[in-house]
Amino acid sequence: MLATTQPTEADAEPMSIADVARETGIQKDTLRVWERRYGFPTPLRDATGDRRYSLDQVNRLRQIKRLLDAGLRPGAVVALSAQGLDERLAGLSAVATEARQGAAGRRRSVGLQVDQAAVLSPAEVAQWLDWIRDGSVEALHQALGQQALKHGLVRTIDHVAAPVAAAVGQAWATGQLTVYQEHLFTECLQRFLQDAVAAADRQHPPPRRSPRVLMTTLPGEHHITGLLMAECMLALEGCERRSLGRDTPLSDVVQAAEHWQVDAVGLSVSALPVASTVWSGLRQLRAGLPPQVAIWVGGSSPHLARRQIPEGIRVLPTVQALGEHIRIWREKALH
Amino acid sequence: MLATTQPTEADAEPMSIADVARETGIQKDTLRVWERRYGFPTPLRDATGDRRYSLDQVNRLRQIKRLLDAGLRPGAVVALSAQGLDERLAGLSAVATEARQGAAGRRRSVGLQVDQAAVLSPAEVAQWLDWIRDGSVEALHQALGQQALKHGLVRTIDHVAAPVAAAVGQAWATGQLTVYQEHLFTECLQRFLQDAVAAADRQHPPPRRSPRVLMTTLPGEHHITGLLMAECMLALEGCERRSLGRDTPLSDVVQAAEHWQVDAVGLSVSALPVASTVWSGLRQLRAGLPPQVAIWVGGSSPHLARRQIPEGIRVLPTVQALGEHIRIWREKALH
DNA sequence: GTGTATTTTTGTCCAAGACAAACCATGCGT
DNA sequence: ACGCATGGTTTGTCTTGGACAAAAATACAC
Repeated sequence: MLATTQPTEADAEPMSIADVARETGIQKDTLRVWERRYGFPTPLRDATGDRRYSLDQVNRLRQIKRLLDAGLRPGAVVALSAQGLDERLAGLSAVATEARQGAAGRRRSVGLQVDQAAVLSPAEVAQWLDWIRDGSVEALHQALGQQALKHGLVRTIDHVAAPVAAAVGQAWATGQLTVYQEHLFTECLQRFLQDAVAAADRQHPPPRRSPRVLMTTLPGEHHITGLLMAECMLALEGCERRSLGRDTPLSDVVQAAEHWQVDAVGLSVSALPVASTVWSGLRQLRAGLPPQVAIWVGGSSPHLARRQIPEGIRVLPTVQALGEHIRIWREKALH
Repeated sequence: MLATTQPTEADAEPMSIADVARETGIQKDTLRVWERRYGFPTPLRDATGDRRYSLDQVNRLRQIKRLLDAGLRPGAVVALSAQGLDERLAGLSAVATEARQGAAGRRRSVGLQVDQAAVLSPAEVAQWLDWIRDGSVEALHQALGQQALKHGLVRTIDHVAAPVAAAVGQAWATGQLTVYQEHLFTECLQRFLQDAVAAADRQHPPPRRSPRVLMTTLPGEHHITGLLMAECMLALEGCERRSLGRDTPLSDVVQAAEHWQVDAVGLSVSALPVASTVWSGLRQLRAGLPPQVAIWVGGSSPHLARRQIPEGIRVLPTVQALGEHIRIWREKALH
């Protein structure tokens, strides 16, 4: 037997509820209440009576999370069998493909992913996924660079990087990609975006133009790729900006906004956080900031597309939209 | 009244237990049990009976967390009054200063921070903190570059970047720095490190030398600065490496390690995760990986310095130590 | 069709108890 | 004086079953 195929103990060892919560993004309380209400998951118990989740169940929970993020309801998917889940996930891909071909605009949108995926052909997506599967970091980096040269950075981000990222998430949830392949892609994309920001900054040397924007995420956020995409746009527009990185406490965002006298706070929200976290965070931030400071929100979170948006918060689903909004803001600022 | 001093609602609005858990890194269950056992915190209750924590209490919890990370025990600090906490935190600084002046090696070390802080003078530290307070990103970046030119990258990381980062954490806990100033420094340092890696890579073009290292963190980890520091060392040594970024599930680390046939897995552990998370994660990883794959751990976590280290795990407190260990590894690999 | 009221769904919080792992101190043998 | 086993204490995490508010879906009136 080759060393590469040697089985590992970690695969067999069942996880604690805390591990599962961390890996799936589903809270401990929710895992327990699902078990009570829907009869799933069905963890084993260890010697002390604590829940032990098999790797199989964790993978099913990941699929469930993916379906919930796409807008389905727990009562309809949590109790589903393994093949039932597969069918729903396949249906999800079909919906996305359909939307890509022009049939968008249905009552309940699947979220921002649809907008972002509106250009790349399935064959092109498959090509990107192949590179990721092979771990061809060089090919990925080169392809991104070529796209940017050919169609410009903004189009590359909105019509290539974002939909590929969404497809990668999709492929990961359906088991077509491993997490380490997804991580590899994320690393590669982030490096590309950082280079792009640096290049844009060289073309717009200080002093920079308004608006002055504070870039960050809500507390608890893990992903930062969306923020980097937005930063590219700001860099291209020559905006003055300060980045606090990911996961900043709200009270400190407010403090920083006042200290630096910014015109707007830019936030990126990924698909992981639950709805209540997102909306309570945004509401708290709006209450804390002076009214003249705008709040601009983007990111792949399905919650941003679903509900009515509170007063004083601007959702910008694409980098393109951010660019246009900056131009509108500058028009207004002149008067 | 000036706009900058206008009071904000967010400061007054009390937080839910989930918010506090997120902001302090203390789990919900732990917050409740502290209240039961030590009589602190003492949150108010809203109309529905849910806990509501004031900003004041959250700040005190942050200080408590800092003291716990430094090795003190909950029974001794959780019930402490506001001034009691301040005294202990001041004592913490004193211990660090003392250690810096040569009186290290006491029975219960305060952790790796002491080693890292063993060079910079208090005046120098103050200089760095001033730059951070003023938000002088340019000054910080320039100073880091000059240090690297003068003393080399390795010395700069171990004797400047790491102790300054520790001092920043300290200053944040005692209220001398706001979180947004800390974030600003982190962003700045990370950009410096990324540039350094890129520069080192240009000097060691592929094909790269052994050992081949897989770089990542434990699941749940938020901070990545330590990983970047280690990556600088590997880049300087011309090692072949793959980075999975932060927060990778263990089963995927194992898969990736086998897929890429790495010689070692490099991990960085920050001060935030609790002891049980760290050790169970490391043990699980050791069980999952083939025995010939080494595990190298670094980072600012106090847990790494405290206990006996399990078999098959190598703790490397400094970047310097990592470099030496790589040389030893190469010696061995020849035979 | 369109807007409003009612019902169902769903996530989060609570209380009090239990327990294993980590930590501390004491005592013993060298 | 030092190393090491032993017993008591501290501490974080998990347990159960119940409760409730916010959101979503449905029914209903216009």
